[in-house]
Amino acid sequence: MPLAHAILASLIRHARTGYGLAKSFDRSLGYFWNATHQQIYHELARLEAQDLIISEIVEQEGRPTQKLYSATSLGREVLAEWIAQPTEPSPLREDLLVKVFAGGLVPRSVLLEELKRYRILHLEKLTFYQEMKQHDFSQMNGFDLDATLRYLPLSRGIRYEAEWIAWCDEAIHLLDKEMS
Amino acid sequence: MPLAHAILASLIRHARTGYGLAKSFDRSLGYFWNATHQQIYHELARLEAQDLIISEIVEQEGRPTQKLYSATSLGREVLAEWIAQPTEPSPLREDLLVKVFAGGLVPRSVLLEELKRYRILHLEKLTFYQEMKQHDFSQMNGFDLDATLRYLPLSRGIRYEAEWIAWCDEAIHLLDKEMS
DNA sequence: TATTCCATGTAAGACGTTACATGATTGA
DNA sequence: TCAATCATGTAACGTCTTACATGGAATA
Repeated sequence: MPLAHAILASLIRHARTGYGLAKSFDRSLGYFWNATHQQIYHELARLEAQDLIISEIVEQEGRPTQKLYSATSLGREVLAEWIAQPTEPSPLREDLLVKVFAGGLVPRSVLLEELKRYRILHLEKLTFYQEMKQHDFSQMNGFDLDATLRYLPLSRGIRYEAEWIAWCDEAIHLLDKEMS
Repeated sequence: MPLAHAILASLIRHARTGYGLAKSFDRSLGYFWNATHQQIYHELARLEAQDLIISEIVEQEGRPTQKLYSATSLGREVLAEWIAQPTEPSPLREDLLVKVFAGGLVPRSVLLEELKRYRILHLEKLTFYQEMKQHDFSQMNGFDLDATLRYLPLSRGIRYEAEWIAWCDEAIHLLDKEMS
């Protein structure tokens, strides 16, 4: 249950509603682990059935009643055990790689357009991540463990997007050369 | 249907059996797009039902009979249309990021071990990809479109693994510092 | 007045993994 | 003789997405 673990990890830091999780888990993790609210409500129900989280009904004035979830000590234990257990890296499965691989079927301009579109998307994400880094970690002193643990996923995101852009540039360069 | 497209893309280059695809789709694409043989047989049956691929029974001496699949012209058309249609990048969902994020629950040594294990796994993949590059593309002249299209996914794999290793190094460095 | 935000869910189906099942040939 | 390779499939289950469904409050 990969999504469930991400939700649990988020609920350990602070209690949240299904709605809140659906918007974004947390600064840092939530930048990558998004899911539809349907899936999140489903996982929350399952986690609660396993006593890994508990919910508290919070009535609000002028707003819908909330169901505020937080991790139980059992939830912490189970997550700690999972962390200690080796897991496999997820494979690199990207539509764009398939498109490039089969790119002989379409005019090169079509391929180049899609590559440029991806480049823009990844540049936007990179810019956003860098702003978040600036905002949340500009005065990180390097000896705050908790800040380090929140920073590292963001750092991975920054590297990941930068690498994407570098590859797009290489691809665009090589395919443009072909056209001339 | 993401896996189905990867299979189709592979079958456009040469006819293959389900067994062959399960071992690896193709040099380049197959380095990333692996799937179980069950899923592949399932997708092949579906693709054939849609007339995107056709199968040919090949009887062999001393070996089981093969079902050799190849793409139809309809299959090529459908794939070409899909390539032209914009698709979204897949999100970065990695167990290790969740583990780091919730790493406060375990001793740092546990986290460091898992980080080092990932580092080794990604280094192994990087080495393998670099060997494949050396083997298949060492004398690429840069004006062969087909070679370029096969090279680019591999290049992405190399960058991806190198980026992973760099991040693992950063994480190990930061967490080791914390311990001292 | 219309849209967005807050807030929660059910149902159906697609996608993917794990377990189960078979059987001949080749190499260690 | 035992394991691996070639070769194909079914069944059950888990994960995830898409569509459907509701309803009040705030904002444009």
